[in-house]
Amino acid sequence: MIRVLLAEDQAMVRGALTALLNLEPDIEVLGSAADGETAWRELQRLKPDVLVTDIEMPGLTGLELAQRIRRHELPMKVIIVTTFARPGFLRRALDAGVGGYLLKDAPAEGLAEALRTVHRGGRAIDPQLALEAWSDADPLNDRERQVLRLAGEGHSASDIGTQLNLSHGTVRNYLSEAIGKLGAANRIEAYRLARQKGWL
Amino acid sequence: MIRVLLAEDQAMVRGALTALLNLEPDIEVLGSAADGETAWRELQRLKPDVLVTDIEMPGLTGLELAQRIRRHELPMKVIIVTTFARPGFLRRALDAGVGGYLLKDAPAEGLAEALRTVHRGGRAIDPQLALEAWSDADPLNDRERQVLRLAGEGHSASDIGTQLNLSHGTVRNYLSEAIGKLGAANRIEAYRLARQKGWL
DNA sequence: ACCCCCGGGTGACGGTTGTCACATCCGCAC
DNA sequence: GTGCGGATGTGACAACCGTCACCCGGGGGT
Repeated sequence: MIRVLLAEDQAMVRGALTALLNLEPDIEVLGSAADGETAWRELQRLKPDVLVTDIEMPGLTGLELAQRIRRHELPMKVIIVTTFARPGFLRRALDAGVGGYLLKDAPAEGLAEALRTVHRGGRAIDPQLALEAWSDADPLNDRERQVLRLAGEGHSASDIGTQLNLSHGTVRNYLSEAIGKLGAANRIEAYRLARQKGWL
Repeated sequence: MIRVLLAEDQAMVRGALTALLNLEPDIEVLGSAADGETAWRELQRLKPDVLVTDIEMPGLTGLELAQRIRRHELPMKVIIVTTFARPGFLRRALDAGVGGYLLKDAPAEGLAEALRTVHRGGRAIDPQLALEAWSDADPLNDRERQVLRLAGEGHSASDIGTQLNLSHGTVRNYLSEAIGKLGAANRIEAYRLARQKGWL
């Protein structure tokens, strides 16, 4: 019997996944949590074999949860189930030692199978995503990332300069760099590109 | 027996919701679709009592689907189930005559109940959202919406002009209007504001 | 016929953005 | 100390953006 804890912030999806997994004779859903902190507490209380978690949750993200489990050397496996096909996310997840990384776009039948694989000590990584993850690395440095993030929120160059204690000229240089590296036509496009790669 | 068709683009969520609903003795999931066009075809083929649909789907959105059902005077009810607590979306949904509007944040148990209510001819609208919906109206007209959407994707004024057969000056006029109406400082902020209200 | 509103366009203004070449400062290797 | 590289700044230029006042043509009222 595989004992599972579920962490997912959308209540309806949480309930539906519970129903789905409970259909499997060899899987038991011990409980579920709506945010990272709750998941962390339940984890220690229930000691499940596997944690199935979303990434985007209030408080503590699924990635941070995975890192924390590794740091404390807890014995359970982790499977990430998320909407976001961002190479950067998968990369961070693998660094945190997760056993599985599935997309919500993947067929539901695969989830139970992935659970069994990971429980046996195997890995279940979405295949096409696995390719991309190691193909192109984040070309942005810290300054470029900061500046681009603020620009994407609608701030002007002088605005950003004030916030980061830089001159507006320097901000524009960083933006120009970032736009160039990403092959974008302007800051808006650059922001979108970086975001969808999980680099922001 | 309530006969249901499910439209939802994320396969895993689709499968999980199917499992959830099939647990109910008085509900039968006839089938499901991953995008709006498929849903529209399945709708005519299967003639379900109720359509349960997401909003954000490739091709045809759930809102457009609801409008089309109303226009063709098909006899089925519609329930929207979405992540987005945007007043503008609920508004458009109600205008399209939907029977229910639930958030994925709401508890899963409520879905079956909402289905029964709507099937009986009642309405199931998320309560706190219902309040906000009538508070502030969308100030944008069609042109402003189109132009703002494209601008938010990183296109320049001349770019947008070409796509919409407008002069670049006119595009800038519309953008200026939209920025003013939304109280934003530039197109980027305007885009973000409109988006989070569900007006885009 | 008249007027007025509406969608669209024009032209001009000052500010912002994207690009580039070059300057400055600091730390670190040798 | 010399030299190099990274981080930050400057100044200039062309293009683009945001704003405004105004123009044009075609419906609809009346």
